[in-house]
Amino acid sequence: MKIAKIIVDVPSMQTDKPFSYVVPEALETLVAIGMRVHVPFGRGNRLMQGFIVGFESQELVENQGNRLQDLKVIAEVLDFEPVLNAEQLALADKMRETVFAYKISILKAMLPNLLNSSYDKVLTALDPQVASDYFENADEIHFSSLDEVMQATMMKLQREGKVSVRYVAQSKETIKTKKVVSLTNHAQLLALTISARAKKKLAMQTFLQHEPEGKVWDNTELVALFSRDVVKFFIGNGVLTLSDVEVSRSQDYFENIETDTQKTLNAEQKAAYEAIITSQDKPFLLEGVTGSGKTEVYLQVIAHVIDAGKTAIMLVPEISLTPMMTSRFIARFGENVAIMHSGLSDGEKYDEWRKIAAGKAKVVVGARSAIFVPLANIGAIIIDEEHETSYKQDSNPRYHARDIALLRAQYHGAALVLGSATPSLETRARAQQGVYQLLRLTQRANQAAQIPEVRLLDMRKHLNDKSASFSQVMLDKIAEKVSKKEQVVLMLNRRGYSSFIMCRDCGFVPECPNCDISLTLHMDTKTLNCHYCGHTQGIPYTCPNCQSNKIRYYGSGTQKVEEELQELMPEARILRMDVDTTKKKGAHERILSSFGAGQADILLGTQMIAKGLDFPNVTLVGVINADTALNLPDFRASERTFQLLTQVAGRAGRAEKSGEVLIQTFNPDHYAIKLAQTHDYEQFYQTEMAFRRKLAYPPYYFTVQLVISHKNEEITVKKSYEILSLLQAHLTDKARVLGPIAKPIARTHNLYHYQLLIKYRFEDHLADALNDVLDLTQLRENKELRVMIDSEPQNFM
DNA sequence: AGCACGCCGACT
DNA sequence: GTCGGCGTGCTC
Repeated sequence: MKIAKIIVDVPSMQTDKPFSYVVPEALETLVAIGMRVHVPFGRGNRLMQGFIVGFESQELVENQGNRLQDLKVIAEVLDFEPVLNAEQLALADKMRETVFAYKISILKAMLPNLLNSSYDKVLTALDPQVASDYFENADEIHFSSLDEVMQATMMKLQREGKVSVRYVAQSKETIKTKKVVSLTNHAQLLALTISARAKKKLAMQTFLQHEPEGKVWDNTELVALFSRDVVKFFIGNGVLTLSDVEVSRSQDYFENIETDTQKTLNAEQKAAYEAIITSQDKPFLLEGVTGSGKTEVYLQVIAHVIDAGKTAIMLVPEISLTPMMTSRFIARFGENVAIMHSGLSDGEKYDEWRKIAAGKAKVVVGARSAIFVPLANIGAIIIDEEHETSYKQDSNPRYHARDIALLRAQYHGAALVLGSATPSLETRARAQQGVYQLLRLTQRANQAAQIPEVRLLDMRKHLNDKSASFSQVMLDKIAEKVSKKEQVVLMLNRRGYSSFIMCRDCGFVPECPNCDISLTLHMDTKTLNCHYCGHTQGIPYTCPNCQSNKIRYYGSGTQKVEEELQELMPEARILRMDVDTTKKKGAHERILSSFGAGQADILLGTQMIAKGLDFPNVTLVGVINADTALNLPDFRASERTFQLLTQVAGRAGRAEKSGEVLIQTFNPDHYAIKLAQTHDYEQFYQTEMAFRRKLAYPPYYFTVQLVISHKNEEITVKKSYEILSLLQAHLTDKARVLGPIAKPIARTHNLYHYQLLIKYRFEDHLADALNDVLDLTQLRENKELRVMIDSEPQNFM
């Protein structure tokens, strides 16, 4: 008897371990580690998806106190080939040491969504009365298709024994196919006698006679040429054979892309390239100013890796993963490229994944989760814009792609390259210590392109200008550029600063009923939306508080600024790009290509325009509000501001025309803004490191954040202190715990949130402490309590 | 997560 | 006396 160890799809503390199941005899030689199965689980034997993570001997099972006859049998093996390989399973084990998440969540994160089964219950009527009342003509009803009231009714009927329930688990993957016909019997074709009246058939016979045996057509193509019946006739006579052929759902991005050849590297690029390809297992930090040609270095490193018969992973931040960006890789590597990003449908992602798993892709370009792709024989892993916080997943499992990359690079002996113009302090500090090898690109690759001049506009002096959002200098400059037929990019850093409505008489601001946050005004849909829980309501005409009709709109969201700018410059053509205008698939690309084609003068957008845009005609970049990120309660606020401003400044003057950058700020003396003005990363690094050291923040200290949530504020506070003392019992006095304090947004989704922040350098018992916290949350009295543990948090909002 | 077992209150 | 409320513990 073969016994498999299986991790089941129940994310809870008590089930976070392998369960033993008997492998059906017929499948004994076919099952393998890493395959998905369906197994009966729990008293109800509901079917669950699980992953085989190992096999066990009978003696071992019995030693664990299980009787063999009590073991259940695997209901279904879902795969012919394992979906997780040995490396991925080992990686999951390693991840569990640092990422506080259940094994099953980690395993599921490594696979495309379609490979995770969906569950349902199928109901059958046992009572004729029930059958006619509820089932109409159907033999079975799917539980999930019913509304809540009917679901309750069915549960009651089930208890009364009038309805039976069967659990089903279903793997969702589908392989897209198309029908093709192939010419398989030429002799038969010639032998056919066709009536002279059947013109279409005769025509097709003649057509086929001139085609070689074995030729393949799309079924639809032939049907269009002749007709369905005629094609069917030849299939029926054995001349043609109809078959299904697998098609990839994402082939179209290979079309219309011209191939591209390597560019010559300058001396700095060359040196970096040489260092990377002769890698001695130390990771690299490639620190290069915007426009210094980091991407060309990446491309050539990847080309080198492919020539050596290996593969590569290229990670870029989600918002940079535009067709414009991916086409550079496709242009260089053609069909060797697979793209993985969230814009793809589940089916498309699955197809890309299979292409990779089958070894048909040599280069994977993707966002965070692409770090898990089942590439074999990896020669290089490159993380561009390494400082981007989107590399850290902000829901379970809270992994950082950089950490995973480190593990995978180690496993494969691959070169790891972290690239950025403004590296995160953590990474830069490691380079300083010699943990990473620092490679610098200090010159723009395009010699003609000058580093743009940056001017700061002190908004304190412009408060009386006629516009709320723009200083006169900025307006004049924009007008000048527009009249010269040059283009302008304006960035509105909207974070934590959206438009809202307020009553002029009593100061009332509508807030979300579930969250402690004012609602954001959306003029396009004429609604007030909560950006945290998604609550939507209409815009009141009179104040709900004092019935005054003096409701006014405040703040400067992109919509508001667009309207204002349009009013001030009626002749300018403005394109707006933010989450609202780019929601639809391909919208992002459409906006950019229309701007690139000169169909607009001004591109107004949020942070997403700071990344990688490269338009030669853009000669002015304006930042409308540089300070909003600066005032956030986050120790990385300065770092974020500096990175963002440096990046957006790099958008100007990419070609022959020289560029200008104007930054509007209320804090012109702040070091993050002043040093962004002079493009002085090195000075910023030194200054910021001094602060971090003084305040004991990363990279000098490690951090773990705990967020405690409960619907009752008092309980939240009480439990937070309980957890605090639990932690202190394990931690040395060298560790510092901040809090509990209310989160900046104290209530969302009807829950109060308090946070604790542990700062430490060496704590042997940290894991024990956190496990104790988890145990605490498992107590029944804490059922309603939610505790989130985040190692090295990136966001404190 | 979801289900059964089991121990207490409101009814036939 | 029973039906059913949900608190507690377990799932190979």
